[in-house]
Amino acid sequence: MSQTFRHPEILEIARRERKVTVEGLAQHFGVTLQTIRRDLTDLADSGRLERVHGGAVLPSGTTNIGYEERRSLKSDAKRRIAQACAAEIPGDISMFLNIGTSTEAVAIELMQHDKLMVVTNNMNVANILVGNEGCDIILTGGQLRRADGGLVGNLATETIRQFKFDLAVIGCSALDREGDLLDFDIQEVSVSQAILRQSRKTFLVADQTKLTRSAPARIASLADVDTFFTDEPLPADLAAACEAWGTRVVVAK
Amino acid sequence: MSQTFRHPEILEIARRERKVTVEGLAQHFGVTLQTIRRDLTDLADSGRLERVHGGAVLPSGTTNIGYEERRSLKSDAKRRIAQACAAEIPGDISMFLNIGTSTEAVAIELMQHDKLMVVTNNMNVANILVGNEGCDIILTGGQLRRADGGLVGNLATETIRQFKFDLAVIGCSALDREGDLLDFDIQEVSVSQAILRQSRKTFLVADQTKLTRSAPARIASLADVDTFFTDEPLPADLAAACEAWGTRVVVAK
DNA sequence: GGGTTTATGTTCGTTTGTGTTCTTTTTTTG
DNA sequence: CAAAAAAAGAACACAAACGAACATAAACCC
Repeated sequence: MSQTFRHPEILEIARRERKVTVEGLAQHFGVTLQTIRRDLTDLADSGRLERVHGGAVLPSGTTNIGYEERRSLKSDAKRRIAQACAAEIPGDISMFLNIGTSTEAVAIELMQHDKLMVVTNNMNVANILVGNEGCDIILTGGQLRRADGGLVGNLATETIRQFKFDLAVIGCSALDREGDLLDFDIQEVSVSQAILRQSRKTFLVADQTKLTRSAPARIASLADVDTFFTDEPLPADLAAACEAWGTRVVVAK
Repeated sequence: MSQTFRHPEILEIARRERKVTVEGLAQHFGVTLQTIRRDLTDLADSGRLERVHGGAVLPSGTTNIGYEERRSLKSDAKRRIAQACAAEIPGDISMFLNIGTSTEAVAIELMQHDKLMVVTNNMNVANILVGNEGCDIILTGGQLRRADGGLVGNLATETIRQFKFDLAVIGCSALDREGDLLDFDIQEVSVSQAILRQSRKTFLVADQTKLTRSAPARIASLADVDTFFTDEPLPADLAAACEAWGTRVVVAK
């Protein structure tokens, strides 16, 4: 990509005016429209601006994140996993749903369930299940993390300790070949561990993309999970390990 | 999907006003209604707005909670009270907002404030302020009450005890002629009392309809409040009492 | 100094956004 | 419950904006 003295100034103007026009910039720099267009596409490609017809605007921060997540929520794999999981959740129990789009997908599938008591540290889950009148919702406290709607901090952990769940449905950021559940956020790890301690039964929901990622913090092992819901058959070694641990693996559809 | 200068600004307006109208936007941008309709369908398709007849609203899951309440939120009196109150809230402080449509109206007016730390037991407040990036949000735990989006139970009270606020903005269900703040829910009362104990300064927001209602549980007296924001001048006896207590009364507009 | 790279201008076909008109759907009102 | 009003949606035309391709000129580099 080219580097011109215009780029920093364009960004400066954009930050000041919140938007820039091709025409205006062309006039300002005394160059042709085409040149400005090239500048703007460069800046857009590097993610510093967002191109619109006739100019560019500052990239929207969280608005897009929320949007991306919403998108991925609708992904077919997540939905199939969620359906398989929800099908094994009986009515009239107390359960926990933690942070993550996978668990949110489960929440959507729980809209028809009756007499549930759901505890969660996920604002999105609460917002979803509020539509299900037959469902008692309890939120753990904590600081609201905009990136994913999670309630984090020790408030969450402390709240969880006051419950005993019939079932916990958890997600994780990554899953390695040894069968360890991993997460990016150390605080979230202690929340997840608290959940596992306080529940009689545990479901893990995670699609196969989690196997290709890595994350620094260890939550637990697949051995600690009762049933693992996913979208594709596991690699042979991991499947064998689950068999040995007595962890049931459900491949959705 | 198309991209235009208008999209970010529409979202911004929507976050501020909680709703946008086709007509209003058309006038604001100087384009035809059809163009705005196209913008709104684009934004709705990408999940960033929710289309309604005549305009669009924010897609927050709690949209379903108390649709009626949202109506009353728009009432002029509530908005004027909220504006007067927000005008006296500085930046860079920690504060609490409790349950009630009056405090939600205040939250809306706080969308422009920067560097706030807001603790709340009101899901609607959290859903509103999530749009303000300069604002740290902490939710108390508790059971979600669908009627008003409140988080109730002793989880809330316990959480509050862990903080000390610069300011508390509270509402109440009713207000009697002796200047006592009343509420319907005994649990909510102990939450409100905890808030009053933990904050250095207290604002009460309540419109005059509260004076005509009654409720069984007593929260506190107007004497315990620093400033009382309302929409009409108080009856003479109550005004005199406030004067004696040193409770400042602000009549909005 | 000759060859190369890079940025810019120019032209032109293509795409995209917008306004207009008309029909269909939804909401309000009597 | 039906008529009227408001809003939404579809289709078309037109102008603005875009991107590709090529030409030119400046800067760069042995």
